Amino acid sequence: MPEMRRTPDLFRAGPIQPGSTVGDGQEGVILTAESLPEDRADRHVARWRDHWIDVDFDDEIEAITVRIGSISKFFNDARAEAASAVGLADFEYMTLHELMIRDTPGHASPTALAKDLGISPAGMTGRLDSMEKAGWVRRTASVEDRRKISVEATKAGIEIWRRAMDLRGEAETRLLETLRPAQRTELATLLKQLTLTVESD
Amino acid sequence: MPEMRRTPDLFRAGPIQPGSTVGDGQEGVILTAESLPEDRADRHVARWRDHWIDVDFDDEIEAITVRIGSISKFFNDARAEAASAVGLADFEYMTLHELMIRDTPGHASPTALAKDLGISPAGMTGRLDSMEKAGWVRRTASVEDRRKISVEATKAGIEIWRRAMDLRGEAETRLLETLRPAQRTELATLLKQLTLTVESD
DNA sequence: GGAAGGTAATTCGCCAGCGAACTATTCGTC
DNA sequence: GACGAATAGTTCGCTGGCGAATTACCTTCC
Repeated sequence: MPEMRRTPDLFRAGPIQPGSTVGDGQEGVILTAESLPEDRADRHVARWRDHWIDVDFDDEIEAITVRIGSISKFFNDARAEAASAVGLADFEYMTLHELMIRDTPGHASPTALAKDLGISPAGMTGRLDSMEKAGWVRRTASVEDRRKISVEATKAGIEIWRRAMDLRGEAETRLLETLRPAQRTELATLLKQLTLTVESD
Repeated sequence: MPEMRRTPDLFRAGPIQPGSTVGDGQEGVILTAESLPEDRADRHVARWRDHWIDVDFDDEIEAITVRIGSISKFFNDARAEAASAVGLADFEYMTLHELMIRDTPGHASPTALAKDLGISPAGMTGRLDSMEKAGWVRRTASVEDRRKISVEATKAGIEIWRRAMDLRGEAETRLLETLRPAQRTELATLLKQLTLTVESD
């Protein structure tokens, strides 16, 4: 059973060349998926349709999840590559990043850090051990509560983080600039609706 | 320097309640991000603006990357939870999944599997060892080329994969149904433009 | 003021995955 | 037809992270 397609021709705006910045065309043009070449998600769904016709699922939803995964992987890889380019392991960059973007930049407790990074306390101890040895971070004991410890980014840690962050930002910008400004805004809004749902629990 | 906001009131369509399906309202309504409550990405960007004003970056691009990460994490967690609910480790589900969704469902070489899963050959050997022991998968030697091995999903493996897949699909559908159909289509198209760029290399 | 319970961080044993080295087989070429 | 290169898979040593148990400290309450 071939999928029904929705009125593609009427709104067709000519294929966007991915990789080239389309810039400042007329804003708000509705572009249908059908006017673009196939991507991996399309091929995945088509293959799926061939072999698992009995599975009840929505092609578009499946395609969206696959694409979110691809894009997320791109960002993750870009981040890891940026880190490695300046001589940082990915987990070191992540830790420094989490340390720097909080309300009290450069200072945090191991527990809070672990929670925000989504790792276990044990894992955090391990990270701090190696990062302290590498000189990116420093542990100082609290005086008023001797159970507590404060993690601080060193000067060297902050510097190297900044360099990695710049590289990472470039890669992200490069990808997202393939969308026109109005499209980026539209995308940001749609994604926000989803994150609001994800975060409401 | 407070950020300039773009004409929010004119297009405001009333706040969407995340979690409730909005269904079949008039299609094509442009919804600005400003009419929605703050999400984590908004707070992240605001905090950033406070502390790192000298860093040159685009608020919207940063918010998009953060949101893609959140949504991807939601999908990953849902997948791992679905797997664990039927008694499968996440990596076992992933391996079975990759095995089943290919052109030759249920059959593949370890090398091809490793490549598509993005893990090393060594890691693949480890996965197959434990999955073969668990009975989800079987290794059979090729006769015409004695270096090659064929990995096959067992009947039990296919069944348990199907059960996990159904659970996983439910979670994905539940999230994406918070968008109206037209919005889903719009989102799919925007994401596709990005994946096409990601995949073009 | 002392026992009971909670909190912060660490240690310990384990596991999945990596990169590099290795084994076995097939291909390519002179 | 034999030797060097390529290919498929495995073994090995190591590492980041996990869950559970542990240590040390603080708080509460009788």
